[in-house]
Amino acid sequence: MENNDLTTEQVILNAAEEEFLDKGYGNAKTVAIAKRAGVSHSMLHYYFRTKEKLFQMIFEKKIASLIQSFVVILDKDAPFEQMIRQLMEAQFNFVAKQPRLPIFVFNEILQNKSNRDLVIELLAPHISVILGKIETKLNEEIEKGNVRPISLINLMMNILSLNISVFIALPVLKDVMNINSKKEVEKILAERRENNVRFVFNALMIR
Amino acid sequence: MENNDLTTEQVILNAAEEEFLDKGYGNAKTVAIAKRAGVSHSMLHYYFRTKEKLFQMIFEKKIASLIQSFVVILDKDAPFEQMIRQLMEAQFNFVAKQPRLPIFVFNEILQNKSNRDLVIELLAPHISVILGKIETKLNEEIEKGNVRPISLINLMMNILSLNISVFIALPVLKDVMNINSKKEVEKILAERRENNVRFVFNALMIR
DNA sequence: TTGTTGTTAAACATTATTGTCTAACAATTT
DNA sequence: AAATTGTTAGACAATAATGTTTAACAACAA
Repeated sequence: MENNDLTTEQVILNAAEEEFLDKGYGNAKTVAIAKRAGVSHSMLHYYFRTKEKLFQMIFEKKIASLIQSFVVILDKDAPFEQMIRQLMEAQFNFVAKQPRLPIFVFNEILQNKSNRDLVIELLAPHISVILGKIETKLNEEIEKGNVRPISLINLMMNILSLNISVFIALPVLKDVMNINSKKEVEKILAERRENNVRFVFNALMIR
Repeated sequence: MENNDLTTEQVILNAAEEEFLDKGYGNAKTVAIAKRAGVSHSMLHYYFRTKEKLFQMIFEKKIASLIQSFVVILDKDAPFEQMIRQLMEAQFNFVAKQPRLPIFVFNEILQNKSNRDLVIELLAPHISVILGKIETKLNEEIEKGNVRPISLINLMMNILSLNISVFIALPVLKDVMNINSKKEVEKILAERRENNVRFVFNALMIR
């Protein structure tokens, strides 16, 4: 069906990813995953034993990629304003590539403590590295009087929430405004990305 | 069980609300709802026929209350800055009372087109009323040069997303920072609410 | 009191969903 | 070529979840 040299295992993983991201753990059905993958549903059990184990693989992979998207920014050593812009745009673009990821992750995290624990466990080794460098620069700029006082946590949450919101609103916007072409969507997203960056700069910068 | 003069129907509705908000449509199980309500599970079918119908009632009620929380603000006729502050604080407080509502609504909206249609249908008669007054004032202030140019849509999305984000992050924060007392949570929320208002004002106001 | 209506629980039926087992057979090794 | 290992589909089993029917009985009306 969608078999292009991929192993059956990989085909199932891909199908499962789609299904879980679309529907969430509880609403996703293993038969639907198998059908989507174009294999008999026993294959799913053969390779992954249980729905639970299959889910864990997908979830872990997604969380890892989410974390990675933050780490990448760190490699650069730009001035504060550029750093924030890069951070914001990279994060926005990352979510744009996986628009269903935020709701999926929120959901599974809120519903299931062990998922929460997994996220915390995976995040722990990176969190101080990710935040450390930004924090230093932020506090420098605040001391210099260039930036209004704000805690790192609040700033990051502001950025993250601004960046995610369009992707939650988009399906509704599409329905309401009768949007179907990819061009129109891209235009909306580009506008929103720029709005976010400007909004954050205006809020942060003293001048 | 939790029967305090409430009718069985109401008891079931309350239990269903809890269950659906906790788990979402697919993960919520009718037997769990019945158990939570302290009634036999056939009662659920007696009063509501199907899980689907029961869900629709809850969902409709929640959407209605969500819409109402926006409408209320409109009654007041304050100057722009006050209006925005009132809008933001009222909205934040509303979500604080129902912290699971945003994710629940997003989820069901994204997953199910007919839920999306219902929201649009319920929202339609109010949307122009809600936005109209704010838009007038916003554009006035922009023309006067008090406020940086921004579209109403973007402003509303910014406010909404900032206000909602803590409630998504809270369960994780609780786990990470070992927060259990209500006092601590309230402190975090109050700080966040103030951060949001200040952040928006800083971004908006020219001075 | 008798009948009518509304409420309830329990047993049952149906369907959906997950998970297991077997047999076929292809690929690889000996 | 025989044996071993890995892959697959299909039938089947077990369980979970939803939905239906029946019978009991309480409240109320005739």
